[in-house]
Amino acid sequence: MAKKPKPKTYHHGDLREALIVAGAELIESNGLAGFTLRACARRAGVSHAAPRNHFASVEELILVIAARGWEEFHTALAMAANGAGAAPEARLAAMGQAYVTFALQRLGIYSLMFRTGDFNAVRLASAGSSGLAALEAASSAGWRQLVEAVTAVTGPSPRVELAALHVWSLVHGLASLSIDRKLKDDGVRRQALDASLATLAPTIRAIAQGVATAA
Amino acid sequence: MAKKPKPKTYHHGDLREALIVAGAELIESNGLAGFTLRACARRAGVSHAAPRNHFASVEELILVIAARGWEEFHTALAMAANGAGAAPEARLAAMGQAYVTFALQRLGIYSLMFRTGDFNAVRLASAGSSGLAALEAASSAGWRQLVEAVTAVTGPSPRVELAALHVWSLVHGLASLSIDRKLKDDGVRRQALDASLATLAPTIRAIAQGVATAA
DNA sequence: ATATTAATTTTGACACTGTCAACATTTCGT
DNA sequence: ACGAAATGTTGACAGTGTCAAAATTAATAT
Repeated sequence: MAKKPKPKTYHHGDLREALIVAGAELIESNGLAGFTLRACARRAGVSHAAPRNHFASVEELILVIAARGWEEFHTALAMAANGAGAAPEARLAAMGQAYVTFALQRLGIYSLMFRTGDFNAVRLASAGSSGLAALEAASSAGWRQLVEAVTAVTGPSPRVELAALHVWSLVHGLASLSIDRKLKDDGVRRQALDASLATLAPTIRAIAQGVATAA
Repeated sequence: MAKKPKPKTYHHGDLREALIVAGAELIESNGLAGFTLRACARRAGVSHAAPRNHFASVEELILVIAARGWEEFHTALAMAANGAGAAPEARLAAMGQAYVTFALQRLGIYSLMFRTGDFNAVRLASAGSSGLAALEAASSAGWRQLVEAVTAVTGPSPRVELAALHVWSLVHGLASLSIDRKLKDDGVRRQALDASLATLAPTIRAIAQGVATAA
């Protein structure tokens, strides 16, 4: 009577995974405000203190969910790049589009991925947790992915990370402004993203070469 | 024995203002995680249900604090621009620097200013509130300020708002990444900001003119 | 000046949260 | 088969936002 194809031979079932899924669903449908440890337990059909055997605190669970989000994010960007052919500039632009698309479609999890610092609503006092390390690893994979795509455009340079940060700031800023309702108009957002991405290649080349673009 | 120069002839004192100040201080010192309606009441030396007479809910109080943050932000940017002389490009760059500086120095309030959407940790279910309108007004003043500064660089154009969005995305993205610990190194952040701001003028002119910069 | 009304604050309660200790149950190793 | 380890439940605690009722103070009207 194994419930799932992956019965980890546990007590009642694979509760750890169920809690992660339940938490992700809660965040997806109601945002971080709708996320609650007890709600996760309820959704998994288990008592309110059961999660404690799998996660030392609610923050640990949140960190795991955020790490999962980073993995999905990573593959979404990779797929977009691969679907854009071989031209480095086209690949980078496609990643930029996919970036904002993911952020807006997966509002809750995207926000979570970036709001795990200790100055956020979710306090991560237990900084030495293993979940935090996993999150760092997952997000740094995304960073390497971006640096690689930028390098393909600019060519190798010791300043390529500055160029990558430029790109990341741009798309993350636009996505954040959209999510936080400072930029409400979808059409404007699309135009702004297209315009910014169109100017991207020369700009990051200039940054990588350490000189400002001539007017 | 009037406590303050502005005794609004209330029951015990000017509690509304005291709550706003207390809340801002709490956020400043401990972040959003340290903010609590009851903690505000304690800090103001009043019982836990007293705030209810001045704010319909905790969200209303948060909205007012966020609006105050926007006002401070607005003046900080204006001061930076005025201190940078008359050259439009220098003024815009100074605003960009001041932007990130404010965000990092006033972590809690800056985060709050951008995390008032309904998909955030602070749920604003009562969307029709007057506090929300005040917040929108305060933040839109900042937006007009930015559009003005960008227009001074690009000249008038129907696409100037796209250029302004580019600038906003850039600095907001960099600030957000720093706050959320995705960008930890101060030196790198400074370099990245300088590099991005150095390339800004030609880029926004290109956006305003509707053509990509030639490589 | 006094009585009436309105504004403000307190008290106590409710449901909810995360966390913990004690207990109960199931699974696993030997 | 049996003891030990893992897992789940129950009940409690302090904390939160919100509300209703009572208490206190300020403003107003007469």
